[in-house]
Amino acid sequence: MTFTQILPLTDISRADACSTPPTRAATSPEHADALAHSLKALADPARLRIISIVSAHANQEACVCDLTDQLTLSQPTISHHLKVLVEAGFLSRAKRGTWSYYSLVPGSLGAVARVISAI
Amino acid sequence: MTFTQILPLTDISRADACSTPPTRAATSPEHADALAHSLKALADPARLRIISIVSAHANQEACVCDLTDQLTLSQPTISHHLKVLVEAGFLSRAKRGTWSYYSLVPGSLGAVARVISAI
DNA sequence: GCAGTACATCGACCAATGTCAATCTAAGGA
DNA sequence: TCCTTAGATTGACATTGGTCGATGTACTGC
Repeated sequence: MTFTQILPLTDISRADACSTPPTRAATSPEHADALAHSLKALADPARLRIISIVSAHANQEACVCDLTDQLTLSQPTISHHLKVLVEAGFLSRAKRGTWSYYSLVPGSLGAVARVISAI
Repeated sequence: MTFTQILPLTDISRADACSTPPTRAATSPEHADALAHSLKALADPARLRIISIVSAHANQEACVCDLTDQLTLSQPTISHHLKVLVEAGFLSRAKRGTWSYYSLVPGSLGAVARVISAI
């Protein structure tokens, strides 16, 4: 048995008597910033529905008309949300002829889910 | 082999030729609203760090002084973030004497992670 | 009761964000 | 070449949200 197990010196040295000691290090500010950036992209009802509609389609790919059909939002607004999701790495865009197709980036949602569980 | 597998009638009946058929139903607007509300509470660097600090402590409980020590934010701002996290169901508050202790609600992060994966 | 401490609430300010109308760009078809 | 259609971009607006100083509240110790 070591000395620190008998006398918890780290507690005594603390100025705040209310505190319990941490069992591990907390997340770094940089890590928190990065995760918050990803979560901000997801934290909107319209964008969640867009992701849901896209991933519900065959090949997890949908064109913009599928979204304007189902969402009661203007076309520029939907285009704006799509841009946010592409820049955050959740969707990718493919233009074929006149139409733009958006697909779910494989593993992107799972990655965020895993990070949340590990906070 | 059924008839619809040979002739995808749902496609022919659609007005939009660009569209591929959905393989399942998309998330309901209500569901998207609820998930967005939870994600908004998480989508802030300060709040992610608060959750991390709390869950890094013994018993996944920390007092406010632990947070004011590590975050370069004013006490009212930290109090505001704590309120957001409590109302979103990620933290719970216990007042003992002069001090307020915040604990992680067990399973709350895992629940959100699971819902994200299932969008 | 009084002073001090810990934390919550209030009010105000500024930045970020969701939304739409108007416009622009690019691709197809006649 | 011109017109139509799909979708992106721009600009403006209203709302939300993060932050802090000032103040309020509740508990402790003297």
